[in-house]
Amino acid sequence: MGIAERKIRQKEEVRSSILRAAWKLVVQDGWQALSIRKIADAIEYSVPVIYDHFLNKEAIMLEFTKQGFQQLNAQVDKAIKKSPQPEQQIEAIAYAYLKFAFNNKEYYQLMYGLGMPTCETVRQIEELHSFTELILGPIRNLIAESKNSKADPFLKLHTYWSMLHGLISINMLGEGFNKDEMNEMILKDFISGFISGIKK
Amino acid sequence: MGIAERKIRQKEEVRSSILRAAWKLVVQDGWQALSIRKIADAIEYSVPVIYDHFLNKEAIMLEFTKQGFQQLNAQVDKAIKKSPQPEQQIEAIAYAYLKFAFNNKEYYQLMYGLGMPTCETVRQIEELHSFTELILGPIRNLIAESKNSKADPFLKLHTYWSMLHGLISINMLGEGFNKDEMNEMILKDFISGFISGIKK
DNA sequence: GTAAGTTTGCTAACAGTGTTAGAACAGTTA
DNA sequence: TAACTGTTCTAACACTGTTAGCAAACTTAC
Repeated sequence: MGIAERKIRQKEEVRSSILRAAWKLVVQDGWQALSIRKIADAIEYSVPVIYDHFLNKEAIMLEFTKQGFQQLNAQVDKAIKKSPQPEQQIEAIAYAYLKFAFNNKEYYQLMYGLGMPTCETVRQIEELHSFTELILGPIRNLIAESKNSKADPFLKLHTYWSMLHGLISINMLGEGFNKDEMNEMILKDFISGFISGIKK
Repeated sequence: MGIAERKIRQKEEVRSSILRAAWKLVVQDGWQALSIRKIADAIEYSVPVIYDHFLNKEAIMLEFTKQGFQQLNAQVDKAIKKSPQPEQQIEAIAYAYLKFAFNNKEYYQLMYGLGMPTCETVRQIEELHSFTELILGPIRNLIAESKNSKADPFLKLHTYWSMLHGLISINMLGEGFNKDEMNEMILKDFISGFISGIKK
C-alpha cells in the first residue's frame, strides 16, 4: 500500500518548503533576521513542526552551508574542465571562485561565518582610515624607489591587506591544526612576491 | 564646588566598569554570549543604567572595535618605526598585523565581523574536503610540471585560498565602492605571482 | 530647615528569540 | 467500532534587546 510512501512524500514536501521559505527570508533580510517563527509563518505550520524536520536552527543553516559548498564545487569543477593546462586551470578556478562569492553573497557569508558589520558601522570607525594611511606610507615609498613607478598605491594596499586578512581568516576557520610554520612560509611567500611585484 | 566633578568621575567609573565587565564576558564566552543583562549583573546595576552610558549594545561593540583598531595601529606604527627602508617596513607590518590578530582573537573577530562557525560545524561539512581536493589537483600538476618540484601542494593551496578569501572579505567589508576593475587587477597580480612562484 | 527641583536607579513591561512538554486531533489498523 | 500511531497545535520556559514610568536620593533655593 502506498500510504507510507505518500507520507514520506508529504514529509519531504514540508521539509523542502521549510528550506524554501528560509532561503526566501534570508535573501530578503539577511541571515541575522532569520527566525524559526518567521519560517513557521511562511509555511503556514506551527513552530514545533520545524523541529520534526531539523534538530535546531543550526541544522537548517548547516544544510545551506553544504548546499553552498556543493554549488561552489560544481562551478570550480566546471572551470577546471575547460582546459587541461594546470596554469589555465588555476586561473579559471580563481575567477569561478570570485564569481560564486559575489553572485551568491548569502551563501558565501554563511559558509565562512561572515557576520558582516554594516556599511554604517564601518564608516563610523575613523581608525580604519588611519590604518590604511599608515600602511599606504611604506607602499608609496617603495613605489617611489622602484623604477616601475606607475603602480597604484591604493591597489597595492588592497592586495596587501587581502593577503593578510585571508591568511588569518582561513586559519581561524579550521583552528586546531598546527600551522605556525606553514603560516610563516605562506607569509614569506606573500611578502617577497608583493615586494618584487612592486620593484619589478 | 567639586560635586559636579565627582559626579562626572563616578559616571565615568560606571562607564568603564561596563566595558571592563563586557570584555571579561567576551574573553570568557565569546561575542555571541555577550548580553546586556549579564553585564548589568556583573557591574551590580540594573539593566537601564547601561543605556544611560551607551545608546545600545552595538555602541558597546563599536567601542571595542575602535579600541581594537587603535591597538592594531599602535603596533603597526611601532613596526614601521623599526626601520627606514620601505621594504623592511612592509615586512615588519605584516608580522605585526598577524601577531595582533592571533594574540587578540576577540578584537580581530569583532573588527572584521567574523562570526566564526565552530570547529564542530566545520568538521561536519565533508564538502569542504572535496573542495580542497578539487583545487589541490591543478596545483599538484603545476608543481609536477615545474623544475622546482619541492614546493608543498598543501602550503600552496592555503596561499591560494587565503588570497581569494581575503580579497572577497575585504571587499564585502566596505561594499559600495566601485571596485570591479580593481579586483580584476588584484586578482591578476595574485595569480601571476602565485603561478610564477611555483614555476620559479 | 524645609520645599522645590534634578538626577539616578529601579521595577516591570513589550516584543522578540530558540526550544520543548503535553494535550488534542486525525489517520490507520485490527 | 475500538485501539493505536503519528501529526500538529497551544502554551509555556528561559532567554534576548530595549524602554516607559515611578520612587528614592541628592542638590539647590528660599
